[in-house]
Amino acid sequence: MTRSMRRTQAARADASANAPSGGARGVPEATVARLPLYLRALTTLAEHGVSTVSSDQLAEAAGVTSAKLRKDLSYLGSYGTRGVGYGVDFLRHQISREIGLTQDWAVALVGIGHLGHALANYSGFASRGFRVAALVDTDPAQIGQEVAGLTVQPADKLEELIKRHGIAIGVIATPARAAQGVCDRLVAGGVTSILNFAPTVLQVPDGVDVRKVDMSIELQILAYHEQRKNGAPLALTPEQAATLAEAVRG
Amino acid sequence: MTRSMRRTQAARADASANAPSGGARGVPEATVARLPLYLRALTTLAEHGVSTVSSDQLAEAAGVTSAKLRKDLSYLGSYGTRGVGYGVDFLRHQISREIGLTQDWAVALVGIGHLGHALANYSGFASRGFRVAALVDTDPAQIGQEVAGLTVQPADKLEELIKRHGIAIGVIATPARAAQGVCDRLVAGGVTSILNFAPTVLQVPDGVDVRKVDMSIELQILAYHEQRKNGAPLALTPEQAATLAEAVRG
DNA sequence: GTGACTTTGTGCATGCGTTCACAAGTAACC
DNA sequence: GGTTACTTGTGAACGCATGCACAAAGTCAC
Repeated sequence: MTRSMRRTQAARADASANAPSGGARGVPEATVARLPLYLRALTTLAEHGVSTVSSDQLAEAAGVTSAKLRKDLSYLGSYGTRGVGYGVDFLRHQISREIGLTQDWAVALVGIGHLGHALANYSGFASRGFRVAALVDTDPAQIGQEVAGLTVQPADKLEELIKRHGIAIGVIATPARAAQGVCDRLVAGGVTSILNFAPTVLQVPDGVDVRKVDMSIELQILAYHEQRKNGAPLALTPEQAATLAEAVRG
Repeated sequence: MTRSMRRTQAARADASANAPSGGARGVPEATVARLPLYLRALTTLAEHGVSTVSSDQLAEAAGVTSAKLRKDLSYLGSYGTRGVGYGVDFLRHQISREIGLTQDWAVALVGIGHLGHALANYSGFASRGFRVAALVDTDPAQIGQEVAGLTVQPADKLEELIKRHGIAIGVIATPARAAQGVCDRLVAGGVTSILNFAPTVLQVPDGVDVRKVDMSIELQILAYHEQRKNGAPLALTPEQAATLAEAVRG
């Protein structure tokens, strides 16, 4: 059978799109965000000696519906066998390649506080092809310290470290007030992908991707739903009533 | 086989299904996820002495478009003044109330490893109404230790701690293999919102919200885009070509 | 080879989220 | 009062993501 034409419409016609970091790509962004989930589920299955898996089984392991899983995988190609399922090792390799995990990614970690320490020692990075190649901090007390087998470097060495190690991804784990400065330095050094743990919005030029991880925001989202599950959703406390009255009055 | 009651992690909050008193107050999930962002921007503005802000200014500070911001805020009510903008303090209070930050949330933190330490010492929780009320671990070496002013408790005290402190939110910072067990215990104790840092999919009954924070997944998403920015997007390695040929032939 | 059975891949419909564009409302000034 | 300038709030259009349902394509037994 011939490889059916994928809609090539969005292949290269994205020039006019002003999406700074949006992926005007064949694979939808929502799908990209789930591929790592599938990959993890497949790895677990492989470790248990499973060699073939159906979309139902894999979907359950990854916590999605089977229809969604099949549609997601269909964007990568026809890697399954009808009537049988997907080959675990084969599919794992295809997804790894699609994400870009067949190569090694050198990462710079800036901000060696509590969180920085935790990240530097996190084994989940190395096992997926991410190698922390540089630890950087501005605090003189931290510089020179040995953390997770690396020596903490001063911030003014950032550009040099980025070039020396071929670092394309930077991780910011500094306090919020330092984040933008660090970000600027990373970008100046040539980093085009940033993972930001600091609770602040980063300004970056076009072509640089930023993803953020903010535990405080996640907790607040949970609190919103929690509030509506438990308490009296529409009851007003005296304080709220006063506020409302004030607002109406102007 | 029938569909089991299993439900995998997916924040769901359909208010319209059984709204008790005809609320029609459904705030879209995407909007809820941005409210904390607005809140943070407003707090920063307030600290700088700003008392009034336009949707354009606030949107820039929060990193969204002004149209999106206005639509988001319109779900909460008409809290702005046409021709003028929004009152910073007033809007701040309204959003806080909507999210549920006017009350204090007691949180249980399970897993006191590197990450657990970092979370226990994170000041961003306390400043937003989240109070870490219990630290729990299974490691005998950790139990009894003093961390961030609290004593680490054994896991079998979890239910008691939840009830004593009125804990509704649990944070899981254990290794992946321990996460589901901890999750089950939290749910059994009455927790209905869980923030999961462990790289695994949690199974929870209906009515329990799970949100996950997975740094490895975020890095992989960055890697995907990075791969397409830099390298040759369409070049095939010999290995890939062989795979493709096999697929076409097969 | 044939038929029964299994599972993928996908066209279509639906719903959610974002963007656009402008009417409605407010302030300031003459 | 009337006019001008400004900003919110929102209806409508659009695009992306999800769920459904089934034809296509494979395996297996005989």
